[in-house]
Amino acid sequence: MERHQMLFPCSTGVRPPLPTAFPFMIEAGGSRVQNAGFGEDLMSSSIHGFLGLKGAEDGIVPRSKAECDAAHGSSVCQGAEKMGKKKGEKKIRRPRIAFQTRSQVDILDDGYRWRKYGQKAVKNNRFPRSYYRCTHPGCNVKKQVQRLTKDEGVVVTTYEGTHTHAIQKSTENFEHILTQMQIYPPF
DNA sequence: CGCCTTTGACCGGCGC
DNA sequence: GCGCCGGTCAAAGGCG
Repeated sequence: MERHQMLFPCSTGVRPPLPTAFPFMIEAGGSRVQNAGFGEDLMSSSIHGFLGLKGAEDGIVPRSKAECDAAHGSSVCQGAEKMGKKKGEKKIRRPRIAFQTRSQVDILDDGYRWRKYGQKAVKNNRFPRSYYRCTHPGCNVKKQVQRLTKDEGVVVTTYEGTHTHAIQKSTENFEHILTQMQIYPPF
């Protein structure tokens, strides 16, 4: 059940070293630099490069919101918690990280506790996209889970934000995943 | 009893 | 200006 395997759309030969760019992974490691280490633009680039790649076919491309994402970079949801509120404030996005895993289950047990707050059917995709939020108070990390139409065995998980607390469960299981996982480089 | 999932509606942004 | 689409909220129900 807990076995996940990273795959890549077009990385048959391209397998860059695992970048230490995961918010949760950084937390898990406990001795890594925060994502302040890499620019948000970099993050966005890699993410969008990835999403754009697959999105074209699977409908997970974030459209030109990429601009918003790139333009802004941190703390959101607080002002955006209530839509219609904060009118002067623009929508702010935090760095996002997307990756694919091959798993029977949509939800990867990354050690954090998530609460599902929405599910939406997206175009060009048979499977609905699920929206999760970290339940830890003060932690506004979100993640989206999308199963691919092409390969229903493949699940695309997009993390947004950085956890502001320690991981709850044992990370052994997840660290194992990380060793096999690869993040898309900033083309 | 508390927490989480489900589901429909609503809102805002973007493209045409 | 209109319509489409993605993202979020909120109420209700279910489960442990």
